[in-house]
Amino acid sequence: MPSTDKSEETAVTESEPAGNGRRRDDGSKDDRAKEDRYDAQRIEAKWYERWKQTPELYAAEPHTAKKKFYVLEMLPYPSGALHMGHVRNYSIGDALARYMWMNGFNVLHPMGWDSFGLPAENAAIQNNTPPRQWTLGNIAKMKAQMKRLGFAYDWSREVTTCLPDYYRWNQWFFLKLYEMGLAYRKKSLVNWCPLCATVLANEQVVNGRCWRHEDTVVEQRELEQWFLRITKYADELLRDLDRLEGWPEKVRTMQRNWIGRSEGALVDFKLDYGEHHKGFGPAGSTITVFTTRIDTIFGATSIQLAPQHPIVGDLAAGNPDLRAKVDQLIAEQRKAKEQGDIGEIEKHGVPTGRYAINPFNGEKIPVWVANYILMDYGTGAIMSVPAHDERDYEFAKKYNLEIRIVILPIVESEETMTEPKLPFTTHDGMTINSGQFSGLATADALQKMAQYAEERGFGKATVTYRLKDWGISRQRYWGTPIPMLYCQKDGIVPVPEKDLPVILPEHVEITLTGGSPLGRVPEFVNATCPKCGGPARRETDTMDTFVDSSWYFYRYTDAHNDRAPFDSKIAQYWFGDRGIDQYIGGVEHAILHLIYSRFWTKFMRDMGLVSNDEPVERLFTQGMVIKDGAKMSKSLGNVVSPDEMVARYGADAARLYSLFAAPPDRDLDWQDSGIEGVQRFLGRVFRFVARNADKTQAGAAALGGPARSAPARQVQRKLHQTIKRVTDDFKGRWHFNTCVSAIMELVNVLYSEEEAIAKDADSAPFLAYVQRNLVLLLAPFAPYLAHELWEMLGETELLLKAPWPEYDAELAKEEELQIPVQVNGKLRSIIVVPADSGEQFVVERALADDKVKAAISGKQVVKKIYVPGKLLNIVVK
RNA sequence: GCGAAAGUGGCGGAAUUGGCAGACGCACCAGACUUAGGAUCUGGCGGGUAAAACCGUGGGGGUUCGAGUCCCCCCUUUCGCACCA
Repeated sequence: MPSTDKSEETAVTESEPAGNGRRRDDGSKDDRAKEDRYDAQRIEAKWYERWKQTPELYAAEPHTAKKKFYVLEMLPYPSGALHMGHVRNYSIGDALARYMWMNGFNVLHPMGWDSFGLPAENAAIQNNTPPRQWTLGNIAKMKAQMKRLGFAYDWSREVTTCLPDYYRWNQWFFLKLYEMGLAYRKKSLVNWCPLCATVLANEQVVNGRCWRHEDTVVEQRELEQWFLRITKYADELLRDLDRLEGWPEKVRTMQRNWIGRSEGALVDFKLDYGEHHKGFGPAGSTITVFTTRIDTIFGATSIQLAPQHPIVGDLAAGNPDLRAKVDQLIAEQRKAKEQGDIGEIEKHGVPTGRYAINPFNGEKIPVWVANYILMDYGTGAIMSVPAHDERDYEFAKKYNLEIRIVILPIVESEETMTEPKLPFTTHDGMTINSGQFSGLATADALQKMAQYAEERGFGKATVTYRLKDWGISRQRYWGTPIPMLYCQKDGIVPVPEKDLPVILPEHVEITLTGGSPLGRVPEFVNATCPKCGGPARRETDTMDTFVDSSWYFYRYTDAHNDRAPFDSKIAQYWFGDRGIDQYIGGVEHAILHLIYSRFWTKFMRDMGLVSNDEPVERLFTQGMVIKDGAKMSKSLGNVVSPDEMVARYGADAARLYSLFAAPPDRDLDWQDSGIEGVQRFLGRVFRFVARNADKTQAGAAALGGPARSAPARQVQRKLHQTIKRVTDDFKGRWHFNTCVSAIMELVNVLYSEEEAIAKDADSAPFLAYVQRNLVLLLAPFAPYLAHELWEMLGETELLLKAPWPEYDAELAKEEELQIPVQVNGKLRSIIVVPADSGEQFVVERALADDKVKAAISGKQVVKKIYVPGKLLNIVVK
């Protein structure tokens, strides 16, 4: 995923696990202490080696009778090193994958590299390293980090987007898009980031700034570019958001806003050139306005045009004074956009001196040009209705334009009718002064007036979107070459499918000036037209890297297919009807990646490649990892390196802490002392099992309890309560921080009852049972330690496939209850009663309690409220 | 300006449905074990008090036997949207 993280990536330090020979820093001479010491480095080195030997452990099975589960974390951009955000993201996904494995699912849990992109080119310029080399080197480093962290990925399906076996399918898709009329080339004003030295998609511009360079204002340039017709799916993209119940509401809202659907009408106003213009100019020219309030058209008292509107150009052609004023308006608008506060622009406008005719009443109204009208929304022209629109009202007040009321609040009778406070913008009013349309309710008027305009041929109901087509041309080197040719004779010619891939040449000089680097590679540029055999010029722009990530998760299902991007049947198995079961990543992709991916899936469905309408059924957006209240960044010096954490505390501790420190959907404030606590906890678990493993026999474990003594029963209760808490969280709200707390509590109880249980005659099978379950509970969160302990317990079954413990409500039930007793809502005492006590008994015991007696003495008991098993409240007066 | 989420000890955070506020962890304090401890184990730890009472979940009202949780008003923070006609 292209990182939206603006902080610079830290340099890598390779973190191969330290082996057994690692020097102990405690210098202990005590052999016994050595045995009991939780040595994360030793344990993790051992399992790291074993897992390296058995990569098939995490391989998804092909089509089986098992239920499938596709869990996916957003793939990283190979910047050089993982950061804590990655660790958190992948720890969540890995815990879920392991949990699902243990629940008997056929789990697909893949990983790959979103490896095209600008940083590789910047690195090339700075260090004179070819992008390919830099990128592949980074991938190797980060892959090693992931393995060291113990994430259970099916590496046999690894996808690397910068390699030809992947990007050839980008090109193949592009040809399909072109065939289907979904890819087209057009000249238009586009966003240009001077630092990236390339065009950006609208989605990559934030408040007029580049998404990667937030200090850099994006320029507008007129360029010919390739676009993907995402707008064809605007309505479906919007509609299907309602179905995505497994997505955070926040993300759905952001996408709704981005698509920006708006129902309204187009209305043609004929320009009136006046008597003396007869026979001159573009007589009969019309201005088409877009309005969502056609019901207010009788209140229109001017037309406002965007300063870039073509008619403004015509009108200003012979009018230097107007031209100058319009240029001023353009400058003001641009400045506001660059400052990101177009919303607060000081409204200015100039009259053109011309008039337009309102087709509803034949009225002549003045045509103005105004700086608050945007050329890229609607038609770039509006009818101004000051009485019923805030902006128009403000503008009319400023320039003394007529304000005419045509909407009134709906009232019971004419006597109660009052003048509305202006601007009166309700959608729930009634028309007046609107000719034959007077007296209609707003909704009715909207519909009837649009219909009228359509019948008379000067307008129609329409829908407008803010969403624009996706500009994918990039004037950069490190991306997928767009497989198109330009022939003098045949024009635009697609590269034939059989000639794919168009290979990205390797030894290319990269600069940030002078246009697309590929344009300077004659061997690349010069080609032959497949139609006429004559000379042709190759397209030298590359594709936006968001193309790569729009469909990569389908490739995982069939990663080595060399005849198609993937096999439809295989993809259908993993995607089902509703897509990836669980997708996990940062909220920064709420619009970019996640809207492009949805578009791509719909396009692939329409070409018959997939049958699902949506790529992702459930989406989880995790919070950021921050430190000292601020986002980690090099400049603040608060970056925590995963390598350092792994070296100091171990991968299990780093992972467990990233789950424990906060609920996963909230920001996590990293504290080094916090990870120490988690490491201590892992040590407590280790030592408990180290002391008790040999007292138990493997095999006895499977028999389970039964717990006979009181201490054993208490541990058993706690165990089952813990199973419930952890299982419920996986199924529901994903508060893994409380799962970890629950397991910590269980271990605390084990410690306090350990001695007492040791005295039981049948302690061995019971301890085996408890420890086995403890390890199973820990397995999704701290896999290294869990595997080590599993082995210490003599288990031979694969831990990953061992069944998840089952909760037994009977065993979890408390034998005694502590009932808080309140007097008038204030806690006065806590009484202990047998679990099966009835109300009468509880009340009796409460009234016999000294503290309760003291609190009610001399008062009269009015009422007793008993919440069974929970609480007793005695009301006195 | 509009919309959403959040505000709880010194800190990270619990309290899933209106029912013991502060689970779990960190930090801190004390004790044990020790030549030693940055290891480990045990205990304490919201404020207040000798102990109680009492006060405490951003502030102010309300509903209720009972409110962190529900309702009304306000404040702060974060995020999203913002002349989109």
